[in-house]
Amino acid sequence: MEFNEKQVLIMEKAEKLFAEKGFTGTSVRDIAEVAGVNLAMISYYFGSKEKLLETIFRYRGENIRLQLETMLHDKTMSSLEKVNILIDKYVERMLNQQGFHKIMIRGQMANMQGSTHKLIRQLVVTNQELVKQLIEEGQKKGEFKKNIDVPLMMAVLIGTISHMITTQHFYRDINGFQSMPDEKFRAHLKKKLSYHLKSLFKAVLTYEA
Amino acid sequence: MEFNEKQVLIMEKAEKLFAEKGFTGTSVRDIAEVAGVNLAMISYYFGSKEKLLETIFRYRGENIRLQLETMLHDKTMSSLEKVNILIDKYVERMLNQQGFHKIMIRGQMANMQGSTHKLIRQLVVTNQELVKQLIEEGQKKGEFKKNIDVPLMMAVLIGTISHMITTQHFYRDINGFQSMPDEKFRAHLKKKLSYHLKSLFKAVLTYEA
Amino acid sequence: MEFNEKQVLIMEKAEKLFAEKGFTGTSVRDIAEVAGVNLAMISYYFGSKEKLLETIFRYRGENIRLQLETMLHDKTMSSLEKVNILIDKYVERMLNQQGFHKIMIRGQMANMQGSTHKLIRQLVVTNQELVKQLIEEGQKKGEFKKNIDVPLMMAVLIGTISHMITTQHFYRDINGFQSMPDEKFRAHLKKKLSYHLKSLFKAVLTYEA
Amino acid sequence: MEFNEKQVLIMEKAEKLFAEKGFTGTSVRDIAEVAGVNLAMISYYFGSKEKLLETIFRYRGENIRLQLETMLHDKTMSSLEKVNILIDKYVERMLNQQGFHKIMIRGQMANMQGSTHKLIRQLVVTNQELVKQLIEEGQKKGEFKKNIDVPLMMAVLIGTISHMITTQHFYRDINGFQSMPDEKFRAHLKKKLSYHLKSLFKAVLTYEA
DNA sequence: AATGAATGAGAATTCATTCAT
DNA sequence: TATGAATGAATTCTCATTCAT
Repeated sequence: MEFNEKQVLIMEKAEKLFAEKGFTGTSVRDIAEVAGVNLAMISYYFGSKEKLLETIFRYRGENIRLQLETMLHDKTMSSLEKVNILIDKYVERMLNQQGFHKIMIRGQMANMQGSTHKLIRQLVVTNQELVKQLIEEGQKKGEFKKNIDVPLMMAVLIGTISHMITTQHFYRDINGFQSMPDEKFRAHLKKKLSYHLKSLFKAVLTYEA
Repeated sequence: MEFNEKQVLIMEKAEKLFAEKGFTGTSVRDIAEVAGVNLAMISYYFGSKEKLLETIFRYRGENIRLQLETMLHDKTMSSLEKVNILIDKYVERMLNQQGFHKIMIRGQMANMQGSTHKLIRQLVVTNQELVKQLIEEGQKKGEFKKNIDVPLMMAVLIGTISHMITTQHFYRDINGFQSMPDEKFRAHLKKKLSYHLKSLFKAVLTYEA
Repeated sequence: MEFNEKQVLIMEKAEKLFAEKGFTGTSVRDIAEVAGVNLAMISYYFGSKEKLLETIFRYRGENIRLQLETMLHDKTMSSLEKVNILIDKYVERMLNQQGFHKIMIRGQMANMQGSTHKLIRQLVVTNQELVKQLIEEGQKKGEFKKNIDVPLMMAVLIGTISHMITTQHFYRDINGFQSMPDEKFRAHLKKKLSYHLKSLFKAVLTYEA
Repeated sequence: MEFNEKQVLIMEKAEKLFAEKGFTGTSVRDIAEVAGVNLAMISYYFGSKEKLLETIFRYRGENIRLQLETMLHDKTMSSLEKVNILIDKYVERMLNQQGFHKIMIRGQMANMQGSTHKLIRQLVVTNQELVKQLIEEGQKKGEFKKNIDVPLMMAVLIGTISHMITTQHFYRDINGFQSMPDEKFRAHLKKKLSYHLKSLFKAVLTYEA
């Protein structure tokens, strides 16, 4: 699937709006206005609003699995090193693609119908499976302790980042970071999340309770 | 504020729908049908769809602060005991009021306007402030280590529970719990979350990194 | 027809609202609120919103004809004196019952249906007939010149007062009378209208063109 | 501002309905039906019912001032001639655009809010100012007597025409003109109003009282 | 390929009135 | 007699989509 400039523009603007106002809360007219394209273009290019969402999912979700899989098969790293890289990758990706992840959160909450839900489900299951393999590898190697709940560790990882993303406005206000440029604030968040999640995972995966 | 039976019924059904399909994704007609009341009743009782949401927030958010405040002032418990109770209370409340918390998550994501956003903000800030006091108390008493990031700990606590709630459908499917009754599954989740979060917090708060 | 206090209150408040916002622009709920009575009272007392309007018309329009008729049969006054009194009576009544007259204007414009329109028509025709008699009397006595168009004279009389009533807000602003109390301003208008209309009628009725 | 055929059609039909049944008394559905266009077309073209009214005002009120201003600066006419032309222009315009003027009357009565009211106010004030200049010019030239109340003369001029317009149905019935074609009846009214208002103004402006 | 015009369906809300008490 | 609760009908407006060009 190849997209022309206008199509990419529409998808990016739509992603932002879907993230901020939700799928139903965003009108096709809104998207057309923000993207500066003709209203009919969107149906013309993507078929429907629903299919636009689906296309965004395919567009964003495409190459995620590959990265994880490659890393998993690397024999030179320790499992803890791999976990650390995993954390960085998640932090990096989720904070860089906040819009997409907000849409995913909304999508996970809804009893969504249609193909989009299947895509989300696929993404969640696949990721979980890969992380499970990674942790079991660490257990086999004796690096990690035995009693580890993988879905819960996923929840800690993704949930913590998600919550920081969704509450970042409050966080900014409370801590007086309103005037900090977006890019700098994002870097600040990444660093903080990366550092704390790593030490947290190290504690949970390796210390005996 | 006192509500009659019908009003409470409408609020509960609306809460469920808002949680599942989002605010804009839920029509007043939907609510009226599910609640089995006349369409005009909802405007009649609550003024508007927006005000219905606000009323739900006030209704649910009323007595949260009180519980935390009372516990905080208890002198007989250690700070770690208090943190454990805090975890249980959050797990308990969020899992029992999943609908309400889903609405809150959606609300936090949106750059919402109006009074509902203020209510959410107030709830977030207040909770954070109380937890901050609790952790500082533990640090003063020497129970907790020094370098603790409170907003991040909140994110771990709330984010983990949130993520478990939003992905519970996947979790159920993956683990073959489809046939388990809702109530039992919820108890299972509570237990698991409570156990792991407590050990996680103990590790993070007390062990030197 | 006897009305109790509450009924009169409702009619007065309704008259004001109908005058300001029109019949369809005024909701029964508005009237109930302004009058401080229960919503259902209005249907209960008057049957319907339509019948409330009709009742107001009967209530206000009752004793208008009588006054004119009595004066007309007075043999001691000259016709010009009678015209002057007629002018004063119209100015007085229309300015004192501005609400009622605004409703009448609205009613005349609309191709209204139902009994209210009949009442308006009756009022207009009756008044015109009486004024016609008065002017013909003056012509017979040689006081007034021959070629006089009665409907047009009615239009001058009523139209001028009406227009002053409907544009009084602008008039006040333009002339810097904003701070003048309502009562005083009304007296000012009455005096001015009375003076000019009298001299105008004298000119038109007596001077040969 | 340029309007296509359909837009003009909608405005003309809406103007008629607003005049007959008032703004609130006219539903968008009514307009759509009478104009033979789709219901959504009206919001599509004009944004809202309110903005449709505003657009009608701008559409009708556009070139009124220009006509008066040009005439005012003519040096070849006497002031009385100018007044006569002024009367003809008002009679002509108000009788040709009865719908628009009925809407204006309704608008003047209401304590309307929003931009429409501003437009009405502007029209009233501008016209009054121009007439004031005309009369003062006549006074300076010695053609008119000194003590003339301009707002009141405006009220006589506009009020008389207005009243004839609003009561024309009664007038027709009373005088047995029911079967006369609309166009002919309007011509009759114009002639009558023109003739009488001119002699009336001449009397008031020039004769010493 | 691209778009201005158009539309049927559905949205939230307000309305005057009725009814059980 | 009086009223709080309730409702069916109608309101304005927005929506995603289609169609003729």
